[in-house]
Amino acid sequence: MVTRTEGLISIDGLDGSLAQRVYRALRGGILDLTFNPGAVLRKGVICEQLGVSRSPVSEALARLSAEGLVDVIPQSTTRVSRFSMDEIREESFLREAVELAATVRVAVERTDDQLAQLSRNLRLQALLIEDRDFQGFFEADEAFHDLILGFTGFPNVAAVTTQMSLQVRRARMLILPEEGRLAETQDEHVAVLNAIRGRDADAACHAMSHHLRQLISRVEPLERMHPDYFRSH
Amino acid sequence: MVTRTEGLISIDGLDGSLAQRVYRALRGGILDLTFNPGAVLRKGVICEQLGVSRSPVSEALARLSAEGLVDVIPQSTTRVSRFSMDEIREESFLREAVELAATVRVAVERTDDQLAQLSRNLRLQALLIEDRDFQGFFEADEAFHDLILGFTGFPNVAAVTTQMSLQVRRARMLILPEEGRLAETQDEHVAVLNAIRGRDADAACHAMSHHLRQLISRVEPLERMHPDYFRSH
DNA sequence: ACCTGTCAACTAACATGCCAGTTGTGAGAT
DNA sequence: ATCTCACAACTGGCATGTTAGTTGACAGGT
Repeated sequence: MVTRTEGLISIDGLDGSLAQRVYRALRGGILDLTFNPGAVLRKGVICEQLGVSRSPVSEALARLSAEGLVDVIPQSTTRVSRFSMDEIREESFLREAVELAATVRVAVERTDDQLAQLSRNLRLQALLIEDRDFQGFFEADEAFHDLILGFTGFPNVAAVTTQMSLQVRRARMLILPEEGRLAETQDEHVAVLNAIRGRDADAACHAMSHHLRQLISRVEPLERMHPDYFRSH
Repeated sequence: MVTRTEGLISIDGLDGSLAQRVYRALRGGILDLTFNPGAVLRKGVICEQLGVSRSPVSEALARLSAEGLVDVIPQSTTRVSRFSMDEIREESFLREAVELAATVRVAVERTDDQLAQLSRNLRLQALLIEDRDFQGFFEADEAFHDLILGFTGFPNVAAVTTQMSLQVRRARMLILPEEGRLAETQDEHVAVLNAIRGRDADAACHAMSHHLRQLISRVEPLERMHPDYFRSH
């Protein structure tokens, strides 16, 4: 069997140190599944492809390894990490904990301006659904959640939450093109928004909880559809 | 003014790659305040002191930088990061979100064995209080919280929670030797345990929430007592 | 006394050379 | 045909040489 080593190319139009740029490029490629779970990452190839030496690539891979996005086998190979359903469930638990706390807080102390931002985002989502723009909807969906997390007044909560549920985010990419689901998702978002509008913390909490659990129930069947993307146990 | 560069020595009796060991050594030194916030870390000195080359040290510092434990100024210096009260409040929010979710879950589905483990830990805490063993109590306290987080059935929740509230943990080291507080802390732990024993999720949630908010209220005054450990703004 | 521009010393970032552990392959024995 | 074992080719981990950017001190002008 021939192991496909390469995804597409990933170049740098970013700023920051070389190591930072390489890190972001690889992280992006892993998160949007340009590099499939299980794919082999070779330092030499990456260096050549990006036109940099092994130092920044090593640093980038070390960070990705610490985050669990790549598995490095010493003196042997480095692979994009495969999914683990246990890990995904764990991340979902963490994500739900934080998102519910944020939702409750925001429902209580929201401003009208914040409400308007959420409302605008939902109207954007409606447009994207009309156009069947899955990728666009994915990003608007993420933005909706990040808005709420940001409205807590804590500037890093959104980033930390993303960071702690990277596997879930990656898995979401796999279930992107599910037609009927878009409208349902939108409905759930609307329910959250309405509860926040009414300053009903309890309802907002329940609506968000229900919404997040829909996601994980969609992810569960993935293990059968893409067994090669999951760790064998 | 002479900048004190060095804390005490930190050596390696650990396992794993050199970079891993250096990382853990430095991380430990930062977390237990062997290296004061604001202290300058010089690669050359660390290399010499640990007897390794710059590669593993660079990788370790890069990871610490990504975690926010060190601030690296490109081409210039690397310092142990100073505290930011905003950051600490943010971490507290995240930590509370996760710990409350864990507490609720554990209160509902606890086993008798888990209850026994918590009870044993609290009796250990009582002993350590008698002996005025602050460091020991600190660790037992941490263990109590980690037990609850572990009882969720998710093996990494405890580690992730620690990772997302590193600044809070570091700040706790500063308020360690507060005599009267030990008994109060113990009482709060007992309240949590009793609620879990009674499978009263609501009471457990409130008890834990109250407990965690005591901590932050103790940390707040720190900014005046140790202004040099905090970022100026 | 104070500002200012130059420069030397230091730093982190990067490139590269070297080494040791792993792995697949194939020859030879059974 | 199958198993064993040794070897060769590769990998990532580490050491070290090189580069470029920052900083602080000092000289000289105001």
